[in-house]
This record gives sequence, structure tokens and C-alpha cells, in this order.
Amino acid sequence: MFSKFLNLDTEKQDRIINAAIKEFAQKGYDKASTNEIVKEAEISKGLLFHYFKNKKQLFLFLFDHCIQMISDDFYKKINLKETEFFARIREAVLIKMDLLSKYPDIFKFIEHAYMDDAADIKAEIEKKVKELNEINFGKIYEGIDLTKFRDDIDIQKILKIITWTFEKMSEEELNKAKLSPGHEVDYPKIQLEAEQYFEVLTKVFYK
Amino acid sequence: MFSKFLNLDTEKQDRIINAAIKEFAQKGYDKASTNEIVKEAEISKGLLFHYFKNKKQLFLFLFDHCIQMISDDFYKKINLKETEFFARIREAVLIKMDLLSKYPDIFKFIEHAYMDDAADIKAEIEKKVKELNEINFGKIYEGIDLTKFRDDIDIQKILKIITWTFEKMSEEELNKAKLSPGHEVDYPKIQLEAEQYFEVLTKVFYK
Amino acid sequence: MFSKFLNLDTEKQDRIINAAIKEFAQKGYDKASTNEIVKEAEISKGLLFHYFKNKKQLFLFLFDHCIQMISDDFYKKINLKETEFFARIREAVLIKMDLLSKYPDIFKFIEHAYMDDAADIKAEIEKKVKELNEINFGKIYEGIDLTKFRDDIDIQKILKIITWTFEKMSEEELNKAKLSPGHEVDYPKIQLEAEQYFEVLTKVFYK
Amino acid sequence: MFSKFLNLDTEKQDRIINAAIKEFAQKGYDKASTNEIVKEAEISKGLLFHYFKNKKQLFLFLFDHCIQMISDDFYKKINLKETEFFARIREAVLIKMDLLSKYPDIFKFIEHAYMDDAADIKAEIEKKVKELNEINFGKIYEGIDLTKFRDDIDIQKILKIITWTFEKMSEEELNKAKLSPGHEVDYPKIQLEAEQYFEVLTKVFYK
DNA sequence: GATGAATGAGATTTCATTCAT
DNA sequence: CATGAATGAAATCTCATTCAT
Repeated sequence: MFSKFLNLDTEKQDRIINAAIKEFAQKGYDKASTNEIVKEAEISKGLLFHYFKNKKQLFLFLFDHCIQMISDDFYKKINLKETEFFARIREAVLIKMDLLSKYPDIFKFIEHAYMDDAADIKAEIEKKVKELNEINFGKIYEGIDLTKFRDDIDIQKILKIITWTFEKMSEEELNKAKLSPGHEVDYPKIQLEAEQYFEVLTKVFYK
Repeated sequence: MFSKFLNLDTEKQDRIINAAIKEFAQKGYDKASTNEIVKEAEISKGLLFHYFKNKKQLFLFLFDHCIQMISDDFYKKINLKETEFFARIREAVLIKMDLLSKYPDIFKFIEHAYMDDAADIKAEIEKKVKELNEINFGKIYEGIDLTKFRDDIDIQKILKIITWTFEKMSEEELNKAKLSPGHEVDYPKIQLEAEQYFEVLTKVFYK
Repeated sequence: MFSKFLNLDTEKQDRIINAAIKEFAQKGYDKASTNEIVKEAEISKGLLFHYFKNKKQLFLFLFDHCIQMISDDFYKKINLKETEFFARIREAVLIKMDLLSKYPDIFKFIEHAYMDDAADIKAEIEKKVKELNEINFGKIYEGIDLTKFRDDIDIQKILKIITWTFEKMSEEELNKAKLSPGHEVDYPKIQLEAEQYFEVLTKVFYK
Repeated sequence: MFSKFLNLDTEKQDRIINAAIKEFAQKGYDKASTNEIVKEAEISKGLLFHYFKNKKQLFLFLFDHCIQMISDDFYKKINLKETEFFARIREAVLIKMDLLSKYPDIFKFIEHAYMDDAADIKAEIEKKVKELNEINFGKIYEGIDLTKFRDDIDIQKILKIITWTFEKMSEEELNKAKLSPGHEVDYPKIQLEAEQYFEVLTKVFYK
């Protein structure tokens, strides 16, 4: 599918990928301009369409690429030997924050991809996202020691509540950051807050 | 700001508002076409820009209008005399579902407004949303009897966790609906699931 | 359909029609450039598409317009009181040649329209052409005195052979002209040749 | 001119010729894509332009090639010993129909070549066509017994009228076929009609 | 107030052809 | 001989906004 592109020398691939991610991250699918992308990547207009037959294919390629990149990095770092639930999830939150500050454009791009409602790409992206979520949810809780949790509550519901709590907490903090003057995310604060929620959740859901 | 528009006879106002909501709801901010709006509303191009000096102002007006409309309806229906927390939140969930099926276009529009990342409107919308959330969070929990909750946990954190749980649960169900063939939301199922989470959360957060 | 366009003042309409006919006549449907048309007509790019929603509609409008114009002129000039067959067809040939030299662009355009195989317009044009031919064949032989023709041959076949003879003769002469240096059509020569064929055909098909 | 190409092994030559004829036949000169041709022929882009320095030369080569092929086939089949005019022309019509159903792509290609008005190729093609027609007209009537025709009419005019009649008749039938749902040419009907015209023309032009 | 013709920059995509390898 | 990456002009069409009437 994208073999032509992948046979390029890495430097040019990177130039194109970075230019495209930047543009899509800034403006979303619809408003992103292939003109800007080729200008930034310093390639000719025709070449982009030689590699990716249209804007949509380019976008979908980038989406896969980003997800792959982030996932790889994530699963390389996470220690699956840690079986204590809260330790594992604490680690996950930390790694996520780390990646977030390391690849801000890519996250912005992925976030856009999730939210963009451009009819063109909606269906495809949503399918990919669903698959991804299922895989991730399984993987992140792989090998977890569930014996510490209360027996009188459906364990799946407990995991959901805990996961959602941390997701929403992060979302809220990131939203606050967006509204602040410099858009700086206050990572130490997030971490502190996370610790407080860990405490609450341990108290109520552990035996 | 929009006084010119508000002085119109209601029938014309409605025609314009409905046409615009429909278009924005279907296509999102960027792809929505002012041409289609005037055609559907049966007014001239110039007139639209006479009332709302540009597309952005029109969108922001509609956003406020929709929020107002939905909020009014919501607070008219909710029984603030009910002070038991879970009873209150159960009622809120039910009313929300009711509104959702009553005004699908408006909700779709608001959803778009939240997600649309057209740089133009993002900042403004997000500010409004934040204010709104704070007001709602305060209002919805107004007069609630907090004495039933455990004393050993920060009550604000408890409320957050509960609120987030129901929000995420609804989001997940709505997303599933989007991926299903007919996009039908399975309201009874949502309600059943909600009851199960009520039970879990009561068990762990009540004394 | 084209009411917006037809409400324009005639001068502007003409500028656009002439520019478009010229471009389509020169280059055929596919290669004709809407850019060139607006440049020649001295209107903005957007305006053309305000009147005709796309290139195809513009072309089809022009086709109808040209056919109408030529037909009107033709039927205004032809004398339907003349019932003698060869007199009638002689007149038709003369009028056709007259129109041909009066509106060379329009004929070139129509010729293109007949031949253009751009998939976009083929079907529509062919339908129109077929209808037109049926009408014309009927009209041109309207009220003709058929009593002079031989009784031992199917009269329809006789008319076909005669019509085809003059059509092919004209085609051949026009083709010769295209190959000659200045592309000049030698009208007197066509007329002389026509007279000779009239003589032959009268001799063999009249009683 | 095309010696490089003609030195290729026949299999590759055929692949290229067939791919190109197919593409030009389907889309006409302008819209035919060299990209599609090389893809179908399974050769590289550069190679095509190595053999034929540009699209136009490729097209002209193909035109000559097709004309040659069809002519060869035609003159191989026609029996020049038959000197009776109508028998000869009847045979010609039959052979033409046979070839038409045997090489539909090639005929479609030639038809396109005749009609395509892409300025680029028009002049050249028309010159070739004219030469060809003269040769064919001479050849097809070679050795014909003209003594049976009436003496009181210019024999050249008689031959023209007869030739034109059969040409126009075929054209009309082919056009009808184009407008019919399945584009099927009704060969038996053409043949029957041809016989009727033979009869008429014999009656009037033979002594 | 109300109209809708007019603008023109900018969008994506195609294409024949070249040329370094 | 053979490759296919690279070019960039040109194509059609859209769109929010203005302004003379």
C-alpha cells in the first residue's frame, strides 16, 4: 500500500511525516493543507500524491504510524512484571505523561484524529480506535493480581471505574492547560492529584 | 450583539436557527456551508451576514442558544427537592437521555462544538464549556445530603469519581452506537448499566 | 435551471457565451479550460460557477443554446411553401452554407459536441442529438410533393439516399477545406457540385 | 523512427500495443493516461518514453499499426476476382462487419482517432485518413466491371452515391447501437437493410 | 431591511515528461 | 536497457464575505 513511500531514505520520510503531522495537528483534517505540507517538507506537490494517492490515505497512514510509534514506546517502557494494580496504573500514567511531553505534535494529531468528524475519515478511524482500545485495555491489565480486590463487586466494573477516573482526571488537567496562557501542563500537580485518587480508590476497592 | 437578529419575528428566527443547527450538526463547523443555511432558511445571503457578522459569530450565537435551551429544559425538569445523591443523579441521567432523544440535532451540534477543532472557535467554545461545567456541577449537586457519605474520604473526590463514572459510561455507549449499523442508542441498556454502577458506588462510598 | 444566468444583462451573457463557445470550439470539452473562459469573458472564476454549477452544465447549456439559435435561424429562412423536393433541399443546402459562414464558431462547437467522447457529456448529448435529428428530418421534408417520385421504390429509402448524398458531399468538402492551407471552404464549388448531384438524382428517382 | 520498439521481442511489443490501444479506445486521446498504459503493460514509465518520445508519437504509431493490421486483413479476405460491382461491395460490407466484431477495441480506437479533436493529433490523423481513403476507394473498386452501369450518368458520381449510401447506413446503425442499452450492433438487421439498398441502387443505376 | 451577483484566493489532484541511477 | 522518483503547471470547483441596488 505505502511501499513506495517506505522505500524512501529515512531522512525524506521523516521530513514528510513531520510536516504532515504538524499540519494535521494544527488544523485538523479538513483545514490541513496539502500545499503547506509539501512546502514544509520541501517536496513537490506531485510527489506527495505519488506516495499517497490522496489526502485521506496520507492521513490514515499517519494515524497508523503514530499509533504504532506511541504504542511501541509505551510497551517498551512499561514493566509487565509489576503485578500490583495500582503500581501498574501509576506507571502507565507516568509513561503517558512522559510521551506526551516528548511527542506533543503526535498526541495532538492523534487527539484530532479521534475527534475529527470529517466524514471522509470518521468511519475508518473509529474502527481502528475501537480495535486499539480493546487491545490496550487487555494488555495494560495483563497479568495483574486481582486477588487484592474486594470479592463482593464485579471486578470488571471496578477496573472500569478506576480507569475512567484517571482518564477523566488527565483530560480535565489537559483542558485546564489549554485554557491557561502558556498552555503548560502542570505535570507535578497531575501526579500529586493522581496519588490522592490512588489512595481513595485503594481504600474503597481493595479488601 | 445579536439584537438585530433577536428583533425579528420568531418564525423567521426559528427558520434561521433550525437551518443553521441542522447544517452545523451534519457537517461540523468547517464544512458547514453558509450557502446551504440560507437556502434552507429561505433568506438571502446578505441577510445572514447582516445579522451575524461572520460564520464564527453565527456559530457562537447558536452554541449559546442551544446550551441555554437545553439547560432551561433540564433545570425545569429536575427535582431539586430530592436530596438523596443517587436518586438525584439517576434523575439527571434520565432527563439527559430524554432530552437527547428529543433534540438530536441540537445535541449533535453541541457535540460538534465540543470537538470541532477549527482553530477559530476552539478557544471560545472551550471557555464557555468550562464555565458551564462549573455551574452545572454546582447546580446539580445543590442541596444534596452529604451526610450519608463516608467521612474518611474527601467528599469532592467522591463526587468527581461518581460523576466521571457516569459520564464515561454514557460516552462509551454513545460511541458504541456510532459504530453500530443503525446508530441506535440502546437506552434501556444504558439505564440498566447505570443501575449496576449505582449499586457499586453506593456500596463503596456510602457509610 | 439557468435562470440566474438568463437574468443577467444581455451584454454580459453574450460575453460569457461567446467566450465559452470559442474555447469549447477550439479545444473540445475535455481540454477546454474554464480558466480561459473566465479570462476571455472578463469575469471572476467564482462567477462562472455561480451561474452554471459545473463545467458539464455550462456545456449542455451552450449546446442547447446553439442548437436553438441555429434552428431558429434556419426555420425562419426556409420557405416551406416550396413543395418541390429538389428545390427544397437545394434551399436547405444554401441556407446551411450561409449559416456556416455566419457562425463558424458555433458550428465548430456543435460539431465538437457531436463528436466529443468525453464520457461526462456523451450520453446527454447523444440523446439530444437523436431527438433533434428526428424533428429535423420530419420538418425539412414537411409538405413535400412526393408524387413526382418513382412508384416502384420505397419512398423512404429514396429520401435517405438523397439526404445522405448531400450530407456526405458537404462533409467531404469541409474535410478538404480543413486540410487546405487557409482552411477556406470553397462555397461556389460546393454549390456547383450540388447541382450536378441534383441532376443525377432527379434523373434516377423522378418518374 | 520506432526501430527501437520494433526490435523488442514480440511478446513485449504486444503487451505494450494492447495496453495502449485499450486505454486510448476506452478514454480517447486526451483522457488516456500513460500511467495506466505502463501499469497494464507492466513496463516502467521511462521505458515507454524511451520507445516513443511522447504520447503523440505513441498514438500515431498505434494508428498506423491498426490501420495496417485491419487493411491487411481486409485485403487478404476480399476476392478481387469478383468484378460485379454489387457483389464486390456486398462482400466488403460483410468483411467489415466481421472485422468489427473480431477487433472491437481496434475499431473503437480508430473511431476515436477519427473523432478526437485534440489539436495535437488532428492534423496528422486527418492527412493519413485522407490518403487512406483515396487508396481504399481505388483498391476496392479495382477491376470492377463498369459496363453494366447507365451510360448517361457520370460513373464517378454513381460510385460515390453508392459508397456514401452504405457508409451512412452503417453509421446510422452503429449510432443506434450506441444509444441502445447494451450497445449491441444488430448485424443481421444491417445486412438485411443493405440488401434492400442494393436492390434500389441496382434498379436505378444499372442499365 | 433585504437582495444576490461578484470576488479571488485557495483547495486537491492529475499528468506527460525527465533524468540520475 | 530499464527504472520509477520527481517535477510543477494546470485543472475544476468552493467559500465566506462584500456591496451596489
